[in-house]
Amino acid sequence: MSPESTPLYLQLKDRIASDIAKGVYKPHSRLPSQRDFGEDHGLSHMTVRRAINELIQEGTIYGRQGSGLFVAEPKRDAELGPLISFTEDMRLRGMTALSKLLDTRIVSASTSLANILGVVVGHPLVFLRRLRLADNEPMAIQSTFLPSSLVPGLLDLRLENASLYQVLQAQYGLKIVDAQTSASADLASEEEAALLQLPLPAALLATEQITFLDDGRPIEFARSLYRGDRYRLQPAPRKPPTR
Amino acid sequence: MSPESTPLYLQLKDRIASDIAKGVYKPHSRLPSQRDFGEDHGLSHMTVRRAINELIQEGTIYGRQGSGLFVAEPKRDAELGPLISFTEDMRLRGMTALSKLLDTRIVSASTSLANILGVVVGHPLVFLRRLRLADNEPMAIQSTFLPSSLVPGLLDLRLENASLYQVLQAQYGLKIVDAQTSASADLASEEEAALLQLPLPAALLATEQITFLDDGRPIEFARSLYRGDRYRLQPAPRKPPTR
DNA sequence: TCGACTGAGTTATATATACGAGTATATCGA
DNA sequence: TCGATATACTCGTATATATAACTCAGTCGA
Repeated sequence: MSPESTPLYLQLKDRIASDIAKGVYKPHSRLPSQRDFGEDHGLSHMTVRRAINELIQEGTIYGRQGSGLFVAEPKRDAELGPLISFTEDMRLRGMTALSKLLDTRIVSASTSLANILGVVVGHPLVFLRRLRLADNEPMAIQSTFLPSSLVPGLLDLRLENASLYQVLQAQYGLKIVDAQTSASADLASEEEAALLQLPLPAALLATEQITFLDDGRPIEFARSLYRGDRYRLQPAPRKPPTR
Repeated sequence: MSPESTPLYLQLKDRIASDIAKGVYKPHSRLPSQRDFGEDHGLSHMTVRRAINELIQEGTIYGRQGSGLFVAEPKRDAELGPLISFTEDMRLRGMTALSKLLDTRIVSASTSLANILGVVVGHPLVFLRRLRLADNEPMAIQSTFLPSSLVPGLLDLRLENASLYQVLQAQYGLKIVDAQTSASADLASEEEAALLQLPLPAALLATEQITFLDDGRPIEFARSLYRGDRYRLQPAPRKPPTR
């Protein structure tokens, strides 16, 4: 599940979450007590608490003081949020993602791109254009812009089939935590239809996404053209206004 | 700020959050160390850590191991969420919404609609098909299904230009609080293109929305076909997982 | 019979402490 | 001058422990 290096509390959290997903613990049934979890896995109470706490915050389980911990009603729809990478998105849909690099260049930021990415006009941007495949079928054409100052030497790396976000994390220590997505519809051009193996005329779902780092800075602007017949955008449900 | 009874870590969290909001700590500037926070407020390191942790998870601050804690860039952009009605949506975009009723009927629930709306198969549903205008230009075709048991006599009311949600609220006391939206792209049929005054071929943004009441029951399923050239769907940014 | 009480078990909060890992700065030696 | 090294400080994780607040079941006594 999780590599050896990941913190214990995350390993435990993943384990409990997957047990719930697998149905080992059923909705509204009681979980073992925090102490029991600790003894079973050789962990201290507080470490268990931390795993429990995150699961509670995510709404997977709920606790009633004095009584116990219980499995929450499953979310009616898996979270298929806007901040998920294509690779991750496809994985959740049960498909395997591949990429084909169509073009890679350094370009200079236009006024609107500079504004979106928080750099000065003319600032060099890494530009990637990729054909995205799901189960070896063309699914989308994605154009991505990143401030090259944040990802020096990105174009020298192997980007064919790696998740870009994993590269950003592993190579540059950049943590992606949020994104904004918007969508519209367009007719495919001849070139686009050919790449996506669609007969003309064809409708494409055009999305634009701005991705943010943990410090709130924008790291990426991506424009994607999905096959309208095969892809359905499913943003995460709006959270109830808490507090 | 917080009552005396609230946990210390929440009091501290609120306090730091409001200091950041008030500008005491500016974006990307360093915060006092966790130990200092503890000494200042007479709290232990771990208690401080818990407050910090929640702020990090919410994206308010970010931490760099070995270096310190920093204020994150403030979130941009107001919520333009999926649960907004067409009328409200257009108002926020600075346009005025009008409707033209194309069809109103009582239909009986198919298997999939029954499933979505939480009624038995064959249950009567109110069906509305409306042409939606923004500033007197056609913008979308919207087909809506509601369980007629929840809205008896709805078809006798004037629905031409009122917001459906306002009617539900005012006439039936139904409070809409949430919605799930998904989107794809389609080619317009001849009839659709004619209604939307588009030349063929034309791309449409097709959305499906399930709307929920405050008690969690689904109240409406709506399928909308927006003009791809004039409408951009802008879901709300993903919320941090708040308790 | 029924209500009050007791006690075991549970979550939730808080502290003190230790250590690993990363960062930044100052120091020292060549 | 410049590079390696030491060092002090930081976050992040993990443990052991204590206590408050709450739930629940069973017991006891009127």
